[in-house]
Amino acid sequence: MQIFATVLGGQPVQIKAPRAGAFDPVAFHATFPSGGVYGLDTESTAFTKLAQWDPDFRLRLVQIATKDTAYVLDMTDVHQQTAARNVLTDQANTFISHNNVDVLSAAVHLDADITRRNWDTLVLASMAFTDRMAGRDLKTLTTELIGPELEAAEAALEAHFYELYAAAHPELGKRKAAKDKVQRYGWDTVASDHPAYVLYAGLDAIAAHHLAEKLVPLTGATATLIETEMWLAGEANRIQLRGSLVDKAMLEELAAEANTAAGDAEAAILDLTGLKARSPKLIGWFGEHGAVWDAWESMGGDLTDTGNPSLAKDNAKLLSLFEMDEVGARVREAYLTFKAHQDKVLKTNAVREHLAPDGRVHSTLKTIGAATTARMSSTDPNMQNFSKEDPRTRGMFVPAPGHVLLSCDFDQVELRVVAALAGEQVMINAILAGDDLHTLSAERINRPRSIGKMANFLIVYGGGGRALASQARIPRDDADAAVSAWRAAYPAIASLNQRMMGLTSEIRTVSGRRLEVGKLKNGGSRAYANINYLIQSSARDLLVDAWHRFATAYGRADMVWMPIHDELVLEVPEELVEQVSREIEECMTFDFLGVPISATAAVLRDEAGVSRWGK
DNA sequence: TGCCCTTGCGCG
DNA sequence: AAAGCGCGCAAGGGCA
Repeated sequence: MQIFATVLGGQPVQIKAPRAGAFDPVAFHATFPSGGVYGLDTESTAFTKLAQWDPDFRLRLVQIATKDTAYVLDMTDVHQQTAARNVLTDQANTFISHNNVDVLSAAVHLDADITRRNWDTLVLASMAFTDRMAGRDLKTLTTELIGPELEAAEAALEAHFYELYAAAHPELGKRKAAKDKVQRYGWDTVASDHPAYVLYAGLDAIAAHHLAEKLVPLTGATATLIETEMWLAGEANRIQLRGSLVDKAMLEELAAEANTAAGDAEAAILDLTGLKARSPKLIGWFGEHGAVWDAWESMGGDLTDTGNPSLAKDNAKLLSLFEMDEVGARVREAYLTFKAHQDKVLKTNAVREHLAPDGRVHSTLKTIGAATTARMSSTDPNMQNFSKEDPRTRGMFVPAPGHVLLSCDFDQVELRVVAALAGEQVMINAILAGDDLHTLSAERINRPRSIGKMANFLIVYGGGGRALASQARIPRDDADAAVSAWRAAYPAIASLNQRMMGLTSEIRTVSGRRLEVGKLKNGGSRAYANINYLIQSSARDLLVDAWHRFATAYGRADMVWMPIHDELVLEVPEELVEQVSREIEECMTFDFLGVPISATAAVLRDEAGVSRWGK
C-alpha cells in the first residue's frame, strides 16, 4: 500500500492507496465504521456526451475519506471494488461529494444508490456564493476556504498529464497541445497508482468533507432549507439515473426528414449566395435583393436584442411579403425551408448524441442551476426548451411501457406570487373570484385585453414603456401612459417594486434563499430586475415545495419525470392515472399568503391516443 | 487549429 | 427618468 502523509489546510492528513491484489479489507472497514459521514470522490475515464452511460466509460478510482484519512481504491481490483460498494450501500452512511458526478458513477458503475444519502458541495457553494460563485469553482473555493494544497495537487497532476501526452505524441515537438486533449488523454491513461493521481484523488475526498462544513454557515440558510435543497439535488440525480425513454422510430423519422430538408436548403443558399444559412450576412444579402428591412417592424416583424430583424418562429414568414428579385425569391424559399427545420435538426442531433444504449436520454437536472434565480435548469440535452411547434419534437419522448406522461401546470403562478408578495388586494380579490387577470388589468388601465396581458407580464419582468411600445406596437407615449396607469392600478405591486429596487445587498425569496441583486455586466445596477428575481425564484420555491409534498406525503418521488419551471411532468403507471392526477393537483394547490395557488393536470397523449411528451 | 465572445432562438 | 427576466446551446466570426 502506498501511504502519503501530507497536509490540507495546514492539518496533517493521510492518503492510503492499496495496491491491486494486496488490499486489507479489515483495516479499511475499521477506518469507515457504519453510521459515518464520509467524503466521497471518484475518478474515471474522460467524459463523453454519454457520460456514465458510455460503454467505454470506466470508473477508475473511488476515494472515501474521513476528515483526515482518505482511501484511494483501485476499481480494477475486485476486492477494493467490493469494499467501496459495501461502504456506499450501507444505509447508515452519509456522503459528501463535490457534485452529482460521483453519485451517478456510484449508481451506474457500482450499483450503489446514495442519491438520498449525499450532500452536494456545489449546491452549497451556489447557495453561499449567489454571484455565480464570483467566477470561482470548487477547487479555487477550496483554496480560499481551506488551503492551497488541493489546487497544488491538481496542478501537479496536470503537469503529469502534459508529460504523458507529450510522450505519446512525439510529433508535437515543441508545439503546445490543446489543454482539452491533454486532459482527456490524462484521465484515460494515467496509471492508477501514480503518486500525483493518488494524491490529488485522496485530497479531493478529504476536502469535500471540510468544504461542506465551511460552506453551510456561509449559505445563511436554515437547516430546513439546506435539507430541502440537498433532498432536491438527490431527486434530480434520480431523475437523471432513470432517464427519459426515446421512441427511436420517431426520432429517426424526424431526424431524417429535418436533415434532408434543411441540408438541401442550406446547400441551395450556399450555392446562390456563397453564404451559410446561419450567417448574419444573409440579412444584408436579402436587403440587396429586395428585402426592405426598414419596413420590417411596420410589417409586424420583431427585432432581436441587437436591433436586427428577427426571423424566429412566425417572423420568417413575413419574408414572403417582400418584392424580391428572382434569385432573392429562390433564396428566400430555401431559407424558409431551412428555418422550418433548423430547430428539429438541432434537437434530433442533441437527442441522438445523448441517447444511451438503454434507449434513454439521461439529461442533467441542475437544481440550483440558474445562478440568478435558482430556477432549475437542464442540460445534455436541455429538456426545458423543446419546441411545441411540431408535436414530434417533444413526442419523441415516451413513457415507460405501462405508463403515461402526465403534466401538471401551475395556473398563472408568477402573477399570483407577485400579488401575494405585494399584498395587492385588487388582484387578490380577482384571483379569489376566479376572474381573468388580464381582463382585470385591461379594464383598470382602460386598454384592450391584449395590452392588459402584456402589461401584466412586463411588470413581472421589470419592463417599462419602451418594451410595451415595441411589443404592443403602440406609440411610446401611449405605452408610457399605460405603464403609469398599471402602476396606479396596482399600488401595492408598485410599492413592492420600489422596495425591491432599494435593495443593495441581497434578495430573500419566500424560502429564505438569498439571491444577488440585479447587476449589469459592468457592475452597474439593474435594480429594476430585482422584482423579477424575487418572483421567478419564489415561484421556483413553491414548485419545489409541492414536489416535496408529492414525494413525502404521497410517496410519489420516483414519478417525477421533469420539472419545467411552473410545471411537473410525471411518468405514472397507467392504472394510477386518476389517483395521481388528483394527488399532484392537491400538492400544487395551496394557499400562499392568502392567495390561492392552483394547478391543472392532464395526461399527455398524441392524436392516436398514445401517451408521449407534448404540450 | 484552438479559444473566446457574440448572436439568435427554443422554453418558462 | 428609465429599465423585459431567466436559462442552454449551436454557429459565426475575430484573433492568435
